[in-house]
Amino acid sequence: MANRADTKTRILDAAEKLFAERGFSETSLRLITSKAEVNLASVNYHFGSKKELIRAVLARYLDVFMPMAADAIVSIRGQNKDASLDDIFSTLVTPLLELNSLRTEGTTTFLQLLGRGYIESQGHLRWFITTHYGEYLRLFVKAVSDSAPHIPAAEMFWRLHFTLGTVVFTMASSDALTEIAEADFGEHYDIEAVIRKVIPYLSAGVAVPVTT
Amino acid sequence: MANRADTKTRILDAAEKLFAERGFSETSLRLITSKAEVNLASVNYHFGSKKELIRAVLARYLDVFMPMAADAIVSIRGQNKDASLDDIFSTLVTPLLELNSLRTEGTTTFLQLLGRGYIESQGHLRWFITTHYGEYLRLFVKAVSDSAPHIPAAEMFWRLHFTLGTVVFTMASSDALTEIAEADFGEHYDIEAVIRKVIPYLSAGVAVPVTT
DNA sequence: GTCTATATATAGATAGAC
DNA sequence: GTCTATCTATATATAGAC
Repeated sequence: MANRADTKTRILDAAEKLFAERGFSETSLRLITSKAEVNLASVNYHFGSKKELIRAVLARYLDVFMPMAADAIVSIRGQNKDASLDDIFSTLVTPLLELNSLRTEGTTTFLQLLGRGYIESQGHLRWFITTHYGEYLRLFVKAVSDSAPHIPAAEMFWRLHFTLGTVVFTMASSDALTEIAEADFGEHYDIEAVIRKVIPYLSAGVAVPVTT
Repeated sequence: MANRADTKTRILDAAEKLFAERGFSETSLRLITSKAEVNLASVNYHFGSKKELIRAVLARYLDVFMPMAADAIVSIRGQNKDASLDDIFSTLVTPLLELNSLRTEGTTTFLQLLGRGYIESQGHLRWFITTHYGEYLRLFVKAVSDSAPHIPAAEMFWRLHFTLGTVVFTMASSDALTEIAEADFGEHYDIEAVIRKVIPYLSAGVAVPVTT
C-alpha cells in the first residue's frame, strides 16, 4: 500500500495542481481536500491556514529550483567569464526542466504558480519570495547585469521586470496559448519549446541599447 | 447638484477603480456599492450580475480605445508605408494617454483591468474581447506583422503574446514597480514614462531574427 | 492524526415595500 | 429606480469525539 502518500503530501500535490490551473482564490480548501481524498480539517491541522498552504506549495518548488539555478549560473560564469545574455537565460532551462522529474508537469506547474503568485496575491507572495530567496535573486540580477554592462541599473530594473512579466504571463496562460497555437498552426508545443522560444525574445529586449 | 452622477455611472466608476487595484474576485459588490455610495441591490438592477458588471467596466474603455487606436494605426500606415515596429507601437501611446482625459488615471486603470482580465477570469474575458473586438485585434496584428515581415506567422503569434504578457504584467503591478523604482533609484516614473520604456524592449523582442 | 459537526464570515442574488 | 431585509450558497476555520 505504498501507493498512498501521507496526507500532507497528498494535500500539497492536489493543491499545487489546482492553484496552477485555477488560481489561488478560485480554489477552495474543499476542492483541494476532495481531490486529495483527505478530510477538510486536515489542511488546517497540517498547515494552519490556506495562506500558509499557498506558501508551502511555492516553497516546495523554490527550495529545489533556486539552489539548482544558482549553481548552474555560478558554473557557467566560472567556465565563461563573458557569458552572453542568451547563455545566462539558457542556463536556466535545465534546472527548469529538472522540475519535471520532481513531479509530473513540474515545470509548467512551477511557472504557473509563480505567475499566479506575483499577480494575484496583493504583495504577500512577492514579499515571501524576495525575503526568503533574495540571495538567489541578487545572484541572477548580477549575472544578467554583467552580461549587459551597457544597461544602467535603473533601466535594468525595469527590463528585468518586463522579463518577469513576459515569462509569468506566458506561463500562467500557457495551456490556453499552446491550445490555440496547435489549432491555428498545426504544430505541437511542449513547455520546453515555449521556453526556448521566449529566450531570444527576452535577451533581445534586455540588451537593446537605451535610447536617449 | 450636478456633482452626483447617476447610479449606473457611480457604480462603474467605483468598480473599475477597485477591480484595477485588487482584482475582480477580491472585490465584492458590497465594497463597490459602499464606495459608490449606492445601494447594494442597484448592481443587480442595473447590470444583472457581477460578471456583466465586469464586462461593462471593460467595454466602457475598449469602446473608446479600440477605434482610437485603430484610427491611429491606419493613419500612420497611410503616411508611411514602411513604418517600423517602433513606429507602430509608439502610435498606440497617444490613444492610451488619451484615456487620462476620459477619466482620472484612465490609462493606468485600463491597462491594469486588461491585465487582470486576461489572467484572472478563466477565459471568459479573453473570449469577450476577442469576439467583440476581433476586427481591431486583427488590424493590429497585421500592422505589426507587416513591419516585421521576416517573422513567420506562427512565431509572430508567440511573440505577440509575449508582448501582451509584458505589458499586462507590468501594468498590473505598475503601482508596486514605480514605488520600488522611486525608492531605489530616486527617480519619478509616471505611466507615460513606463510605456515609453517598454516600447524598445517590445520592438527588439518581436523583431529579433528567428534562430533555427 | 483523522473524523464529524458546526461556528462564523462573507459572498452574490432577489423579493417586495416604497 | 431605490430601499430594507433576507435567501441561499459557499468559504475558512475550529471544537471535540474517536
